[in-house]
Amino acid sequence: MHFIAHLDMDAFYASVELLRYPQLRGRPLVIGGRRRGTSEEKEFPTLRDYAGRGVITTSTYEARALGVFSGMGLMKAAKLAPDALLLPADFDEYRHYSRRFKDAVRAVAPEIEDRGIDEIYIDLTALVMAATDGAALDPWQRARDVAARIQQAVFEATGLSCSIGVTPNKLLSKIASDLDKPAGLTILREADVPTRIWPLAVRKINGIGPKAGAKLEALGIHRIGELAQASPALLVKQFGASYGAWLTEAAHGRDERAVVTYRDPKSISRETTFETDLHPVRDRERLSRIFTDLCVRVAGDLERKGFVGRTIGLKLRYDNFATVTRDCTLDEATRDAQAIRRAAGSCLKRVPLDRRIRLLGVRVGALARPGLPPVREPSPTKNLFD
DNA sequence: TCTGGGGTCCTAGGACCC
DNA sequence: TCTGGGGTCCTAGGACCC
Repeated sequence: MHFIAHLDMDAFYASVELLRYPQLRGRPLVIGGRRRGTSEEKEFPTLRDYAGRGVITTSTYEARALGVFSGMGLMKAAKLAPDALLLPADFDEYRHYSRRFKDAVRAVAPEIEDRGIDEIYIDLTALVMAATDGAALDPWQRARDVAARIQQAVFEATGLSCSIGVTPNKLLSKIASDLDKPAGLTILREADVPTRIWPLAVRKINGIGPKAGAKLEALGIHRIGELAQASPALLVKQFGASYGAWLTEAAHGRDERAVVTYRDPKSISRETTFETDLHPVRDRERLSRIFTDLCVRVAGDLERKGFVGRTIGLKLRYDNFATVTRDCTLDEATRDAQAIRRAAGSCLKRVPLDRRIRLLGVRVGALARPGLPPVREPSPTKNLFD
């Protein structure tokens, strides 16, 4: 029996900003964009002042009530909620609070898996078992107590609220933490899957995105319960052996993945979207400067994190949003900005440059720690008799 | 005036080797 | 000369997530 928690900070970026500007509490607030809008003189610009190509990274619950959500273009959001306040993202500050809340959790429960800046999985099994040992206490009640203590610790360390789901696995906990936001604490046992999980939309499952969601919809499968009852053979036929079989498992709330407390990065990248699309010939100089700058920044990231990499990749997005990538593998791993620039430059020669460019990115993969052999997973050996 | 930036994982095909 | 299965490595694209 496992007790796995998923902890999700409530409207994280926006909540951090509200610590700084408490006078804005209760007003619709959106985080996103790179720079201030056109009216610099205003202390707090509104969405209607914005001009650019940014997207919403977070919005407060008051803003969500107006129909603006993460990922939405700011220009579109401005039409729905022109009076919502817009603050630019301050990632240094968010990282600071991220460290604080994770440290606070770690002090209570050390088995943490990082899932980005504002969420984590926590394996509570050992804690719950130790606490239950000898006592006639319901282990799920113990799990609830531990989770409540974690919420309290996070609040004391940061002044921020979070929502937690505790269930037998990561898949269910991820869904559970979202069931009672903000400041929710949801406990789900296997037996609760039909009543609590099956009524939900299939998109609530982490791993079913826009494409798979639309395809399921077209098959008449809207709810997780319908997915659970769907013919596994049909799903395999429609989605392939691997993903199709996983869909059935997920719908039944089955998931065996362990909480992984550390993982080496696989790639490090930098990319930038230009304020206006650039012409490959007429803006050659500017493009070249931006290109070199990206390489320098990736090299800096590699240095700081202590990696070198053998595969250098280039990413380009055209004005029509079509995206291409090219990469090449060097004989020797590097973290040298000039070597990266040279390799990425050779990739650039293999890409058509017949339209304006919206985005340029540079990536380094096949990472290794200098002096050590590359971190390479043993590739899965297919064995029919497994 | 649609659509950021940082990632992971999977698939599929071709080159090349035994 | 033709026919085989693996296996690894590399590249490109795409789905998905925070």
